[in-house]
Amino acid sequence: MDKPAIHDDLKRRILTLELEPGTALDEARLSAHYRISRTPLREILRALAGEGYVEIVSHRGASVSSMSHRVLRDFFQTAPMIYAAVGRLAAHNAKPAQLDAMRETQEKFRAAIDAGDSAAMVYHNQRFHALMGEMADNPYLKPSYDRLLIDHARISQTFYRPRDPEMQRRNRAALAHHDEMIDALASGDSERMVALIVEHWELSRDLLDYFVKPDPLVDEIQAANA
Amino acid sequence: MDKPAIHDDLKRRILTLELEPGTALDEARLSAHYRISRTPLREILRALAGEGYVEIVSHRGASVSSMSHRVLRDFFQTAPMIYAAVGRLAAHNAKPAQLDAMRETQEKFRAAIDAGDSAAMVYHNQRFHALMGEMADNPYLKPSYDRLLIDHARISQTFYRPRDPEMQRRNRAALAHHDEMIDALASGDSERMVALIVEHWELSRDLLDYFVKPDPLVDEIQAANA
DNA sequence: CGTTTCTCTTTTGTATACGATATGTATACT
DNA sequence: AGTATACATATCGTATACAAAAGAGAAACG
Repeated sequence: MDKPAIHDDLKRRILTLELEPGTALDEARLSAHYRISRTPLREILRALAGEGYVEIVSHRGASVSSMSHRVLRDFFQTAPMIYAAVGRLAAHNAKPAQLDAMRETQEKFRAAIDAGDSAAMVYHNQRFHALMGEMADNPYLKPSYDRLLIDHARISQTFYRPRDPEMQRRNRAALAHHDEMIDALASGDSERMVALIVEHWELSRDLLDYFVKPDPLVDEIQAANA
Repeated sequence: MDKPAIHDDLKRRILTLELEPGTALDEARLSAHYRISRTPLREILRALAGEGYVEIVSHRGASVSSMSHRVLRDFFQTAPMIYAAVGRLAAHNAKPAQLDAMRETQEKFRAAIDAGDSAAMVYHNQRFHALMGEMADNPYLKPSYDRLLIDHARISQTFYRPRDPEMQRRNRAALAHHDEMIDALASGDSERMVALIVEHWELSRDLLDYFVKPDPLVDEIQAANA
């Protein structure tokens, strides 16, 4: 396993919660596991810290970045705005090749929902939104957007209940939104794109109601982007 | 000079354009200069890459992150929105100690303008907005905001003309805006804060007109945040 | 019995040596 | 003369050894 592969593997393990938030990442143990020396492994951990996957404290090593209650609040405060901005730019800049990749991903997402495979659902949903970030192609939005995607994946899994019929209804709705988003992106309709994203986030509204104190800011931002 | 000091020194040299965009950063040369070995220096460069100060290409080393024409366009497209969102949150969350620090910085900024010291102006303006980012205290907005601040400093210096009376007028206006922002932050008036930031960015509008193709998106976002 | 301090162990941080890869240059060939 | 290829050199990447710091546990003290 080479360096980029190890980098990706750690990302995957963090996104899938195989490595839970807060988990200590011992350099010696990891370097032994991946059969490389500590030097390149440390550089991988530094890179992951820069991307927001892990947190490093001087002389106290790395750990998987945490997900406190505060994080959850900030997440729902920020995500709709950034996603809307990214969606707007993506509608302006989407290239045919990127749209094709997105359609492929969407089909895999659809298959995952049909099969009830929650791990695959999270993965392909993640990929769908990551592709949208690439379409937006804005180096200033990307770092925040990518960080939101990390916790998007982790939060989804945390609150996912496979048996709940309400959950399945929401998955279907998300799937339909994705289809419409592809249309909007293909036709360059940025206003429709923003509206769809706001609607998309309404799906998470009850999560927000459960876990986050009501905050007028969220309404303001969503209204502002509508 | 210890590791964090070297880290800060490199940031300073990049922000002040002492190290110009695109400059190659030779590991051996830098480690010799700072009297440390290549291992910790490489980790510093990796960290700087994560923060957006440098770009690293595999087997081709690190270089100061570039500032292409595209970057400039994206910058003016994105900055008003992110700054407004940060300002809004800062008005909600500003703590007295942070406001005190901001007032101190503002006085240094004022002194720099009075003295016509452009390096100090850029530095204290940078610090003012960095403090605003800390007030906002949102881990998802911070990475994008910090990247914007990097290029904010570099672009300011690139287009600064000390002799131009128009430039001096704009500095005075920026100073006045900062004063008003401190008021708005202290009283928790987030709407006024957003309005001030939009106004603040109008100052850069002629730069935008010179160097960036007109794009309705900017108006939309500014209107949306107003 | 609780607290403190010293020592030992574990883990992170740094230096140096070596190996791998990319680039520039010279030479041979078409 | 132009291009291609092989070699030389410089630079990046990795491994290992050692130093420094933090944490755990035992012993001494109040």
